[in-house]
Amino acid sequence: MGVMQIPRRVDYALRAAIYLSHQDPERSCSLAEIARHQGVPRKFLEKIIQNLIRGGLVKSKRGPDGGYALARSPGEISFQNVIEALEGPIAVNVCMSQHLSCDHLPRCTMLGVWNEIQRKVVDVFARTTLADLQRSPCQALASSSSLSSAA
Amino acid sequence: MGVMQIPRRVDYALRAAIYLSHQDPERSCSLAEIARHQGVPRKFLEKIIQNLIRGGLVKSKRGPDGGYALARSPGEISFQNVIEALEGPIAVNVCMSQHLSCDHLPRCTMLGVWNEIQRKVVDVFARTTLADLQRSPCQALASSSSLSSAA
DNA sequence: TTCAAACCAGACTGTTTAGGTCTGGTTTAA
DNA sequence: TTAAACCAGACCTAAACAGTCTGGTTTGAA
Ligand code: SF4
Ligand code: SF4
Repeated sequence: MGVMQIPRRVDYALRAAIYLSHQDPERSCSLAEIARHQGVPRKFLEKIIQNLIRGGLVKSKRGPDGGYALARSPGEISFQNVIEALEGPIAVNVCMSQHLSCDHLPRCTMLGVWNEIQRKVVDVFARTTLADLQRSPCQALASSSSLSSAA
Repeated sequence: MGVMQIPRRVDYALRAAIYLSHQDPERSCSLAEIARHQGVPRKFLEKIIQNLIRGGLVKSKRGPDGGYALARSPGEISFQNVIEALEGPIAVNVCMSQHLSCDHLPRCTMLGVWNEIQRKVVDVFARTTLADLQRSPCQALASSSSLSSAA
């Protein structure tokens, strides 16, 4: 259940990034601290954060009292940055990727639809930064009208 | 590669539905015919079409010269109808589903973002019907600017 | 210098999903 | 009666998902 659903690891990565965006950027937050506050399995989160480090979004400090901090300001880190650090480029269908392709593509009539979805999704992820979430601990609950009803 | 990517079976289902939308609704198209024209594995497509039938989107005729046809007019069949016939309700994250939930939800600050994605995605799928694809065999190729760049 | 607290790297595991295929029906027009 | 078609569900292989485990390396402090 849940087509086109974001993997848990991305959700976890975003939770971690959001947590760090609330902390003093000079301070290093330990893995245990982040995992505890955000309710994410500790070792799993550790692996996920490595991706954020390789993506240049998070910097780490080793040794006692070490930990993690954002590598740049929250306003400079978008959802897209976080997602692509883990998953690589977003492609809502195989034909929306440079790498993959589709032999049915030449005569395909629904390319425009996927293109529209792709554009809208990437646009939101690119536009939204960690700084945009600083406020409002629980917003947008009323718009459940957008939830699609069962088949 | 390809986060939030639509499964092949959905793409196949849409191809089949689109093919049927181009045919005389009185005529039954055999599985072999659809599979051949749309380049979809025959037996796999058969299983997929059963979902469309159960979803009330396609009707079948058995026996020799049997086959499939749309159960209603192309303008009355949306992408959402097809997708949900196969996959059930669309939910871009676990918290966007009635069934699933998330214990982190109460203090979550990114609900609004997922809600926006959910709304936009479902809106396109709900708005787009098979009738909207009757024309333009190859549109929207120029808008590759929406393709997200690598991590 | 030694220790331990932290991060780092990658192998490993169990479960589910994806993408099909295969077997054996049932229906029905000729 | 036959065979062309659909129908139902078991089956299969590979990959993805969600984690865990083991064993490092770094580094501040006692
Ligand atoms: S059939 Fe069309 S929409 Fe589907 S993957 Fe191929 S090109 Fe893209
Ligand atoms: S953490 Fe927030 S966004 Fe992620 S699943 Fe839970 S409620 Fe949804």
